[in-house]
Amino acid sequence: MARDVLLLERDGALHLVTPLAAGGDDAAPAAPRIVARPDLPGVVADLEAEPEGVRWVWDSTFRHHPALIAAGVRVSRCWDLRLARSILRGSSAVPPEVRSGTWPDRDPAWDDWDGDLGSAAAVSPLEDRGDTLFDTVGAVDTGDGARPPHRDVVAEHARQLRALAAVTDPERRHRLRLLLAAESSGALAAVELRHDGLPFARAEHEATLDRLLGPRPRPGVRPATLERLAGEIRTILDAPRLNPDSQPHLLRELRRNGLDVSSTSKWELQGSDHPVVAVLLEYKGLARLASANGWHWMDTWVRADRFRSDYVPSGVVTGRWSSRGGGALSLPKVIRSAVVADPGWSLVIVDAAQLEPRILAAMAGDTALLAAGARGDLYQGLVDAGAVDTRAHAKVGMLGALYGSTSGTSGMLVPRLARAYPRALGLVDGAARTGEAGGVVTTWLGRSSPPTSAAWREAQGAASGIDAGAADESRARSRAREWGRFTRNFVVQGTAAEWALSWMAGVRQSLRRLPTGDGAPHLAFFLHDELVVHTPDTLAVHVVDAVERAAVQASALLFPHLRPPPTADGREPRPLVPLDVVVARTYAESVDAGADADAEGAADTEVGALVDEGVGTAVAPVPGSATGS
DNA sequence: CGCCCACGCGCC
DNA sequence: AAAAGGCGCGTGGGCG
Repeated sequence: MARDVLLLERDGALHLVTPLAAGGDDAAPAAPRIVARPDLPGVVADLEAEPEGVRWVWDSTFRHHPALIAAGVRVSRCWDLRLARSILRGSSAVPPEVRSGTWPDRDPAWDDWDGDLGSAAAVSPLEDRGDTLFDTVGAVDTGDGARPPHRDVVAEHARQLRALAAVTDPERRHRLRLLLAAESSGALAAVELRHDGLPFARAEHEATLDRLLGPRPRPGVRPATLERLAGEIRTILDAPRLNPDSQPHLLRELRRNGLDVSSTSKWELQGSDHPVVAVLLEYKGLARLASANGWHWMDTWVRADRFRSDYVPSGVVTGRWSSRGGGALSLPKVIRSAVVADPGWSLVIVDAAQLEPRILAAMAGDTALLAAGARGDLYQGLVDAGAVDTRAHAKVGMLGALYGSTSGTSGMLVPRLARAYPRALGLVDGAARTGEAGGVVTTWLGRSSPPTSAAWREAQGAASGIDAGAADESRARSRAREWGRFTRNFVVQGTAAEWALSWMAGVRQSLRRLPTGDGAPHLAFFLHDELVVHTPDTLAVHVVDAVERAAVQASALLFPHLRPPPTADGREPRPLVPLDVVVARTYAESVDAGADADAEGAADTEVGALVDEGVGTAVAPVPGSATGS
């Protein structure tokens, strides 16, 4: 068991503190070891090399780990007090009186300051100069001159140990510890992802832009293709001065031309067969590419053939990550052909197939739904079980169940699923009812949903008042259902995020143990339920093995009571979460080549058809590695 | 001029 | 097939 070592800054000096008795009521520290700043990486490396290892307890991974990485040291594990505090303070697993007693008020230093997240945009120029970030340890320059506030690391560590100890149910306490470990490991990975970046070939991207948009225009000028399409739109609509980028103007002209639309959104336009629709959709697709991922984007976010962004653990209330800078988590499929491994290196692209319904099945202990997923394609499993008639219906119906759909095809299918899988649907319905009533729901490992806002409660109060009108009631009901859909999804999305974090933590640890003779494999991208590892070709097979083992391990950590369902013919049981694994040169090769191409096919026709030629440089997948549909 | 919002659309 | 959950971000257009 690794021992805790607290890293903190006092009077401008770095102190390493080893608590005497972890969990004691006063974790009175032994005499601190004072470390000169330049010596820190060496000291950390020495402690990391201890047989049992250490767990670094610090106020924020984003404040300390970048400098260590720059100095060539990556810690194995940590306890990120800022992230852990946020979870513990809100978790219904911790008795409410303990939470309010331990953290009675928001503390701006801990609860509001996220300035030490830093900026990917600030990382690259430093690297280009050959500098390190080391001098900024403990005083990260956020670019706007803001300095990190003082945080009492020793006191906060003790508070969190006490809060954990107050969780009387050993199972819930265990899960909460898992969550804090996964969250902290995620923070280490997030900093490493920013530092290492995603391999990105400028030349390849430039070729894509040139092909789809024309040559790079001067700033402020429309690319040639867009200018041509804008001209066609103006001609068709007989609106010579129309700016198709102006939504109000465009809407006026569409209506003047007889299109019965109330917005300019894609799905509404598709309902019309007016000749302008095809041209307009092509324009919108390409305009989006130009503004979101065009030349300016590349100049800003791609340096030295690496795309770098900030990843923000728990940036989403459910526990998912968000990103800042470059739109990292919405990297469009159109440009993934520019994500290219270095020479002699490969990308291992891994997708956790149909993660959310599988997680729901596991949480609910719904053996029928588990069995439906156990043969590979869960959606096909629903068809084979007779629950629904087609795979497409299985998919939209299941998404409807997770999101709270009540109307349309999706909404119609939900009752069928409820009959076939009462336990799974019962779990999300229960979460929805709790939310509608203003209650708090909690993920499998213990992350709780936020309380309702004052405005929400006010709306409910107004509807139950003696003088409540019909409008009050309908507004309150609408807000209540809205919050119910949020809490319904929260438990599944949040638990899926916990599984994914645990998975990534396992992958990260495995990668650290691989030989580095040809270079060290590293995480390159993490997208909710998808991982990309950049690895020397020689290690690709081992990386594939690592991601698959880590997936099995994550399932065993979260759901130790679930044994994979045995197969009738006695072969190896399928894992709870099968992976789609591809070893490739470019990220484009992962674009759902077949069965699971999402149902939104119609939306992709315009730009999608144009980029097909960018796909097709596939390296053969490792035999036996693809386990999904 | 900067700030904030709605819109629309990319990703899961 | 389609008005359902979570995000980031660029744009235009309104405001002070």
